[in-house]
Amino acid sequence: MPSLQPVRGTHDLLPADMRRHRAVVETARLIAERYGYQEMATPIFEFTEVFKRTLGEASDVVTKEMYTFSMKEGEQITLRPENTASVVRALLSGGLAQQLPLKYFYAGPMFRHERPQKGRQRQFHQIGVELLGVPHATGDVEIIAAGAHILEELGLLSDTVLEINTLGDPASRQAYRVALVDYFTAHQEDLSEDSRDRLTRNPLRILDSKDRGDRALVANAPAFGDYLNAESEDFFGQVLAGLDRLGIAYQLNARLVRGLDYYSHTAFEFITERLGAQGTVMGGGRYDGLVELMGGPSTPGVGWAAGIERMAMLLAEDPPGPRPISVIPIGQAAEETAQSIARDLRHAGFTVDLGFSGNVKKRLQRANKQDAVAAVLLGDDELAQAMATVRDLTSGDQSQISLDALTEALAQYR
RNA sequence: GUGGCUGUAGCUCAGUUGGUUAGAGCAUCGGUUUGUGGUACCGAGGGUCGGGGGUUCAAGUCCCCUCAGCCACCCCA
Repeated sequence: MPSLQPVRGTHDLLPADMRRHRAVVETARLIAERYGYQEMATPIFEFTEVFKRTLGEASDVVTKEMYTFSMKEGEQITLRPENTASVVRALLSGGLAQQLPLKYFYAGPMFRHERPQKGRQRQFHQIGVELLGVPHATGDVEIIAAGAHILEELGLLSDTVLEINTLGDPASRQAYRVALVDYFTAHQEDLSEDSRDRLTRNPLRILDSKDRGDRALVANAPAFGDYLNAESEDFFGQVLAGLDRLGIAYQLNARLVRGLDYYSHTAFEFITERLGAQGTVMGGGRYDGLVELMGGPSTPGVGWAAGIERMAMLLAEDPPGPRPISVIPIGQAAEETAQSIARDLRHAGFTVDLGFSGNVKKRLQRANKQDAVAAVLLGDDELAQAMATVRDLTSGDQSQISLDALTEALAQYR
């Protein structure tokens, strides 16, 4: 038994953290539903193949970040490092490709074995949306609009910048990739060690390098624009026009690429400067080849995922917890009455705190700590007349209320 | 995975050039005469000084290892 520390990179969500977490998920769900994205969930583990195939054998996520286990039966299963592959697998498992287009929202834990930092944990949580079966730029625009709307509703839109780029269709991308590899291979000696490695695994990533030497090389590297075919360029133009029409601000970033293999065309990220190196709050793009890659019919897709912890950290205020009404019995006889009154109030829709022990003072102190709105005091004097003393804990005013009229009298505290 | 910084009560921190029973504020608990909270006053409990090893007559203070957090790289949400 190592210790009582939580496993590295994992965190408990105690009530205060949980409220932030929930605020993010609940507003996201609400807004997503307004756009017609319905919540669904997939298992948190899948056959390893599901991720290997889709994320790319050479991707960092697959090569060094997955939690993979061998089962007795000889199966390899992996804790999901992201959710898009699972959603597509669910689409195929369920024969849902017949009902396109499909619009999904999800929220849940993901697992990646990385070195933890602020905003980067080994178990973290994402929300995300996926739009399947829509080849038009309108789909990309809707997805981004929904994302922006969620950030706006959370009060975070002004903290972020939307960066956008196109990775082109597979033909354009392949042609560009070849040109890039040629160029960087010719300058291999000047590349950073990391980038030399990227040259074979994911050459586009070199564009994104922070190494100064690399940046100098990148400045003179072939530009993607020269390799984009007319269709790809036109498609990107439509996406941007759509964003303009909706008044969604963006910045073009030609160096924005994605680490996962399945992306094509639109790639975007909502980035903040408030989280240090982990600045990506929401990221996504188009993945037209993914369904086919998994053995399904050729089906276009667009989506994004966003880090719940990252958004929760950006939230300006602590979401308030529920403010209960404290029911406080005085004396043994009142104890039993208190229980049934608490039951009635709870059934009537009130949040009720009924302490388990202590004298009046104790219980009032507890009520105060719970941030209770009011206290209902039940003692022999009151019960003899079928009354209760209701004390407003903000003002300190109290009055005698007949038990029959209790729910009405408390209505203001609901 | 690489490099760096940090680690003292639940929390935020102070601990002099290594030297007796390790301190403060907040929080917690108890009390200020018992059917009334939030303010005030009084008092109490609580620390394997992240863990392990070493140097020394003596280590929270020095050295090594290890764990964790943080920062940057990397990666990504």
